Amino acid sequence: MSRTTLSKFKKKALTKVSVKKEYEALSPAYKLRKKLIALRQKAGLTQEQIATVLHTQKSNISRLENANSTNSPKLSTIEEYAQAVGYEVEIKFIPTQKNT
Amino acid sequence: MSRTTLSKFKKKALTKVSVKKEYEALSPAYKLRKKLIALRQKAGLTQEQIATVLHTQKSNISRLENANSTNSPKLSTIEEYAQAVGYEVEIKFIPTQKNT
DNA sequence: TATAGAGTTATCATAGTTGATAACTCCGAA
DNA sequence: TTCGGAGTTATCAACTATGATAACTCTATA
Repeated sequence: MSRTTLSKFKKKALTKVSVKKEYEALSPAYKLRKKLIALRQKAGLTQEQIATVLHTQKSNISRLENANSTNSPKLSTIEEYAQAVGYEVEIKFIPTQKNT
Repeated sequence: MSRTTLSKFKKKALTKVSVKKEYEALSPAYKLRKKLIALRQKAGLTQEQIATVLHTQKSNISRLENANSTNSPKLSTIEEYAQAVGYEVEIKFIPTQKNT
């Protein structure tokens, strides 16, 4: 094992991570979390304040906003969060270009 | 108990049901199910065909499309269904008029 | 530096969704 | 009237999101 091999490995790993992040950025779940945080900050609320309104804990709000990609919240959870920051949810379906 | 009482009871019950239906029709969950069914029919697919694509059973697809108002599907479930009918999901947040 | 506020992470129990199977209704076509 | 396709409903197991608690980091500020 040379130092070159190690640095190659690191480089490869980092590339994978960045690719993964880019990929996740496109997912609806990722966009959703970004939106949730933006709406909360726009409303001037802390996670703890939202937690109080929804009768839960701030740790759970943090988890909702930062859930890793393997988790997927329930629609009702998103709706409740939205209500707490003064919004309601609409689900839109956008056609994908399957056949060229 | 007269027949008049019975008919009054029925009338009242029906009124309640209709009110309930109207209320549910406004919920995002209800709108979602209507959209899911519309998209599937537009794509010319049966519940069983979607079930095959998603590696599940037609009974589960039926449940998703007809879930009663107490159930709330996961976001990932909605996304998978959308993909099967050729769409992707976007979640929109619409401001509610809280203070007049 | 120490104190408080805001947010994160880990953990476990509980509640709820989903997977899978089976039996059922309904409807149109042979 | 029979038959098969499409959809519904019920049930239970397996899986996963959420509730709740605690300990932690980070930052601003006194």
